[in-house]
Amino acid sequence: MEIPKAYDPSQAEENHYARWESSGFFAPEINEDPNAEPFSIVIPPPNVTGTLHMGHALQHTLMDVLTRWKRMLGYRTLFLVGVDHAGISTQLMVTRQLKKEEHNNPKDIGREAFTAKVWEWKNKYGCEITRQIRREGLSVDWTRERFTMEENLSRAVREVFVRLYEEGWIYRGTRIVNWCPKDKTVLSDLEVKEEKAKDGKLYYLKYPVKSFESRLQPASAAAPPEGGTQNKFITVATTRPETMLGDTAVAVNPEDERYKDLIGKTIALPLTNREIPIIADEYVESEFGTGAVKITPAHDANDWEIGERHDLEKLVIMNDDATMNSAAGKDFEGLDRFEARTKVIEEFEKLGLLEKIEDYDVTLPHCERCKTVIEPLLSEQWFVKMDEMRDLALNLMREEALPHFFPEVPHKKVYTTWLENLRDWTISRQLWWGHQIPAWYDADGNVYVARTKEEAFEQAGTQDLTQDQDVLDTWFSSALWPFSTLGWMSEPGGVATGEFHASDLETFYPTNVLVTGRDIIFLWVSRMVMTGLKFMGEKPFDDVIIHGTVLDKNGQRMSKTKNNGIDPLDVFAKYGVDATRMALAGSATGVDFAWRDERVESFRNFSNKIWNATRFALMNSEGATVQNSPPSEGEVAAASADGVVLSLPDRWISSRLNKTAKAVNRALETYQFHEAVQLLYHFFWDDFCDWYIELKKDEITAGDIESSSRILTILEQALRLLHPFMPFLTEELWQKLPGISNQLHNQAYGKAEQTIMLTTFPTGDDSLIDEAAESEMASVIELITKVRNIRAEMNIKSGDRLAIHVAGLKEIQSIFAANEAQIKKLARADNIVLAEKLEVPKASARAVLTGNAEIAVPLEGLIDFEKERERLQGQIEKLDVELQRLNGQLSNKNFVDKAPEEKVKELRDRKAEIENQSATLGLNLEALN
RNA sequence: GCCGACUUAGCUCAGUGGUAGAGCACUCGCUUCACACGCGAUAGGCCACAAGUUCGAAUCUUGUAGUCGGCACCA
Repeated sequence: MEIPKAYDPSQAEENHYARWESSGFFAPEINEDPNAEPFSIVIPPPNVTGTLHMGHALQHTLMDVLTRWKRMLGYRTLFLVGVDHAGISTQLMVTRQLKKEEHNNPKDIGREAFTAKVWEWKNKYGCEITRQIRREGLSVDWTRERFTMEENLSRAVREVFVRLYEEGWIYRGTRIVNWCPKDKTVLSDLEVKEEKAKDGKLYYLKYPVKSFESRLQPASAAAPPEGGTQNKFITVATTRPETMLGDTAVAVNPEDERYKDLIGKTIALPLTNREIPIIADEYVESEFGTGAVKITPAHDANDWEIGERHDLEKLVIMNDDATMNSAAGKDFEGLDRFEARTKVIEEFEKLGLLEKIEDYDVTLPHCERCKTVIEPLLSEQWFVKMDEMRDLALNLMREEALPHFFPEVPHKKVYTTWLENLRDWTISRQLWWGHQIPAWYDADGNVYVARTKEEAFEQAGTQDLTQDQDVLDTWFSSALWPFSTLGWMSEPGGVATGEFHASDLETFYPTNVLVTGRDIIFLWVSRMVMTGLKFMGEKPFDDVIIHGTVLDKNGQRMSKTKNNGIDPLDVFAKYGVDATRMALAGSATGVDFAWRDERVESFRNFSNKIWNATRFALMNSEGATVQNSPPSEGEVAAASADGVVLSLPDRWISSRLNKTAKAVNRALETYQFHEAVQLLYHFFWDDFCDWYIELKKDEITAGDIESSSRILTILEQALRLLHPFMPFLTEELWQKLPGISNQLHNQAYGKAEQTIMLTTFPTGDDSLIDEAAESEMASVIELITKVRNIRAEMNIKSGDRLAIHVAGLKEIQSIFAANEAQIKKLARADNIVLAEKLEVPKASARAVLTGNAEIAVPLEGLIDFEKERERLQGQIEKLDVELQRLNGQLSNKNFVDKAPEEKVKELRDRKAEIENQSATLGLNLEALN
């Protein structure tokens, strides 16, 4: 078999995915065991407009590792895939395209034609992200692919809306909301980001108090008014002067002595013809600013509340694009809010009513998507009342402490605290792309909320109804994802992305684990929990893995503005998908980490290492086959009865493999992906390649079929262990192994499919863990390493063969005797002399081994005595440092008295060992003089 | 302002009461018949700082400093 010297990931990546998918390996039905336990994960649906980024790549890898692992363990596994309709971004994208290609606006073509355009766009371009998901190798079930806007999921959305409305958990109300003037829609609190304004200012405006108005002459107002009371004016401070056009009061604290006499008086509001009252409200803090606050109830949340308390007029002075409307007055109508600000200031200046302007640190709400400054605006919207919803989630948290967050700190607390302070959720959006709100209005403005138009007609007793023009927040439909995708409210047939299976909901809900990013805990996780509890009566998942953020190499968050993003597809192309997956899974769960190409590169090298180890095994595999494994205890017994005695390396590697398998399973059970990656890397590279293959090399190249078969058997199991992390490489290599037969396959899978992904995942067999073999191998490794050290330090040419003299107890001698050939090969020696005492020439390099053994390598003519002295001296010094520490600890009476006996004994043994080694080295050193 | 996390080898990060670890980089050697995306051998850290608990602290507690994040913000 011709196998290239270097691994080419792109080949393997092309070879297998299509076959896996078309063979139905990803679908739960592949598991025909009627008793198989289900395991399910739903993908956090990426935006239909989105493209893959590192965050996706990370979370997708973790989910796929879990899924493939569970599938190999025999679970009936569903990894459900799909995308969401991403209301605003999709609408904006299609609008842009419409303008560019057809020079048309959505308004001009109308709602129906526009949504048709969006569907067209979705069908054409919306599969970009799904193509990328295939590229990642995700074992998601494409036959069940979902889309939030498809009919079945939309039916679920309507059902939830109607039921919540009927129970009074959804209401329509007029509130101050977050208005994005660019996107022209309302946003929920979570879609708004507070950010520092670049040059925030605090403007001090003087408002003339009505009683003194007659004395004021606008033209002469530049001169300070003389005499009279000091309260001719009341000065208010504001960061948004333009809103003064909508002021309907000025408020002061009732206890504020400065203003007490003004309460109840009125103000002639400059630039308007309006007269507004001065009111007293506890909300005002006398210490801040001037202690007097302008009140704009239609443009500020706090002001709105004051307005409610004092029954103030709520004057909306802006249009939906944040230009001033007619209520702002003729001079301002049509101006943008920031132009209006400038003009207001100019006018105040002219009137002599601008007291001062101060620099001021102000944080402003920005639209998370388009970065526009949010305008708080009085508006009628639909809301979900959160108090009872929230209690569902909080009770679950208290009673069962679910969901379990991984890592638990800090997410459990953050999540709970957020729930406790939750405010109502604005769910209507002024868009056309999304689930249109199932509410209809009659001519009188009465509302009829219904599942269908027909139901609404029936309720209203008339067909003269208009449906609410708004759609629902995309997160409203995402909140239902874990059950809407599994078929809640679904009906067979109809327009759907994937197939509907009547039993899925029962089988796969609740899902087992959710993997997602921190930023989405509130937006999505909490809402899934609430709706899941409300509508399914059960939590949507037990565990939530919150993965870390992938930062750039300088530890900065990746962002479009900084243009420091790393495209996973580039990384795939350069290093391979599997290497990328390893690098991602190899980061600690939940911890942010700076992306370094060097790290992926090391896993690319790892791929190549495994490739070549397999290549070597195959190059010498004439007649050898993978044996059915792991062998049963009966087979082991039979083998020993046959007089087949496994060699030390064979016993050792088997022990290492089974220990590793156990540890990998343990790590995955607690979502310690990086731990598993570490274990696999170490096993393959250090144990399997550096030691096992090297120790077996002679046997294999000599054509020992037994030996080759053993290597192949170990390799086959190790590949399975690695498969969830590196699916392409492992499949590619596994396919090449000789003797892969049906009996290797997982018993759960009735079909004898030729794929590693349906083989049994090794869980580790205790009976094959062999501590004696591990300790014997440790001695062999120590011996070889010490000799190699001597070679390196003494600059022995690699071609020069040495003799090794070993002195030690019978036990250790017999270990070395049994493995003489291998030791000779790896230490490059042509002779090993075993004895109880060393009898060697003075010109020898010396070293000590654990367990009272020592070695000497005669180097007549090659030894540099000075160097050897330094070498020994260095080793003695190292031992002495440790000895000192041990002595210190053991001479501490408190330690000896209070520490556990075991611990004390351990240190005493260690001390004896070190003293011994140090003494031996000391004698060696003296002998050199 | 409130809450939280982090600070360990040059870099990126594991570890979490009992001898400090990995990968990469560095140094030295190697055309050793799977792999130079390699092999072999080294070197490198008072685990941010200070105090406390303990026989024993990188690990627990408290404080300080720096970095980052979340939440809330008074016009």
